[in-house]
Amino acid sequence: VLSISQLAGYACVTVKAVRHYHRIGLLPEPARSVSGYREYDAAAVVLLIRIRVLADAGVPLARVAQLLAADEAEFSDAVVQIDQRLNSEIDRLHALRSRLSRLTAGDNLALPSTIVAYLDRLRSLGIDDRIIGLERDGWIMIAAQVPGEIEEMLTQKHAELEDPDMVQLYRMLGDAMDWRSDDPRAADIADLLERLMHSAIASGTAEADDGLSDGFVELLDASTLASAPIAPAVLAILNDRGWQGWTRIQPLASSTPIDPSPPEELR
Amino acid sequence: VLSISQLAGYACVTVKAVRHYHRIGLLPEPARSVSGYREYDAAAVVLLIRIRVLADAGVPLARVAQLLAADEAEFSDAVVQIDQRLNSEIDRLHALRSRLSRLTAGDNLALPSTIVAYLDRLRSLGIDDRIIGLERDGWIMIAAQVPGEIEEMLTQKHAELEDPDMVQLYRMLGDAMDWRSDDPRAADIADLLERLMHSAIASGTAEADDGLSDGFVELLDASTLASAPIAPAVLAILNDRGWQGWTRIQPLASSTPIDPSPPEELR
DNA sequence: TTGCTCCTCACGTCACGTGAGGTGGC
DNA sequence: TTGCTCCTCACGTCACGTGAGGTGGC
Repeated sequence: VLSISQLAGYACVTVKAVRHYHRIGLLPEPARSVSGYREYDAAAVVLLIRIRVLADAGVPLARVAQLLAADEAEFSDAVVQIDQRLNSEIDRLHALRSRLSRLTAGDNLALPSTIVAYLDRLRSLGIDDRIIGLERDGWIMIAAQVPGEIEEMLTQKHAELEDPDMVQLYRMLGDAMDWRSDDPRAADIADLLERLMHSAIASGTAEADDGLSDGFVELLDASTLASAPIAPAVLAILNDRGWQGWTRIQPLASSTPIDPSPPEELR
Repeated sequence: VLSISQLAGYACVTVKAVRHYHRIGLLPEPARSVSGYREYDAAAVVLLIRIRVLADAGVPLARVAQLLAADEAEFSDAVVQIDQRLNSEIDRLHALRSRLSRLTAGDNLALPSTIVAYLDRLRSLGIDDRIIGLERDGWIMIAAQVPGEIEEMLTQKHAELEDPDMVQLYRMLGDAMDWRSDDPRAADIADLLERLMHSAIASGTAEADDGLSDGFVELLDASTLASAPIAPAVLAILNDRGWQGWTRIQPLASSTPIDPSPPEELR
């Protein structure tokens, strides 16, 4: 009494979907007219609507088939589970939205606005764009790795920028992008870094744990090292003077080791 | 410097996904080690994270590729669209949850609790379970067809049940499920239906528009007709007396036609 | 007769996952 | 030497969609 398109219309699905359900045995094949057309009745509409309610809720069709054959207890257990999944899916989408809403334009994709603000502050201080690009990439990786600790880290970075030495470091690093690997001014950068490390240790800010794994810190180091010809030279000088690392500079094999997490001088 | 599993780990994706991105050209193939292993750098991590942010937001990978190559204006337009889609997806899931929360057990799948309450009232009146099953199937179809009008229709149905004639009709229909098609008591049912129609017309409740298409009403009629052997006989008697239809009974070719929507006597 | 619906294959799509069969690295 | 990682195909999965090529219904 109903054609396939009428059936599909009453249940708000496509004709192709109905035929698909026949193929996989989810919806029984109805009788055929003399010309081979499928002829449905109201019961098929009801069954198809039931199928869609479950499928719309994200239940795989194989599970839908099980549930349609299940008893009431099993069914209501399943509905509770489905509801929980829907709920966590909603949470996920909300998190995604807030992530998106904090995004600005192309360059800053995947960055919370607080990081964008920090980068803007660097820009307003006249720091070289290439240095800012390095910072950005570092923060993108950190944000993916330990999203919960970003704000705390940023607060410290902002505080560090109050020290004129730190601003000076950033400026010098910008210039250093164009230096050859044997430029003698590498020592000046090393001097600046050493002064900053001493004051960080003195103020106790060098002791905060950043929660980054050693491997990840190595990655950040490698990224920085590859960014400028002078970088390996600076690192070598610091090594000679008893420091190691780069993202996370610390005294080399010190007899009184500090917690391995001074402020990230560079990224 | 990074293996494929390290890269995948830093960006929180599977190794298979990374290889898939290489295959479709979304992520450029990196250099290989002597033994053929892929070797990634920090830039690959950043790019992969960017890809995942977009893909997690439901952007198709082909679109991700476009967006990564797009300028800022095009990109931010796209982010707005993505956000809108996320929002409507959240709305959809919320609607699904409230639909699910109103579901009870297996039999009542796809039915709001108000309909379940109506069916429970019929049950408490001692109506035959088969009649209640017919009612349920009818409401499932109506709920899928005109979900917005369900509550209004139910209010009227509840009011109709205050008429002892209506309760009597339901009881008699329950008995009639077992009657043979030539049972003379078909005329009693027709009498009852006629009385109810006259009083509905007198009270003006027969004039409410139910918003159902003619084809859909025919489907409901056919469903009822097929449910019991006696049903066609009752319909024939009513036809003789100048009424037509079943779900929506109305005077046949009346010179003063009323709005085609008396209360649904049966479903 | 025309256009619309219906039919059945077979293959495509999307974003990977699975598994076979093999090699390299510590 | 053992187990782990990596490699490349090729095929599978999920829920349909697309399109060819053909027939029936009004």
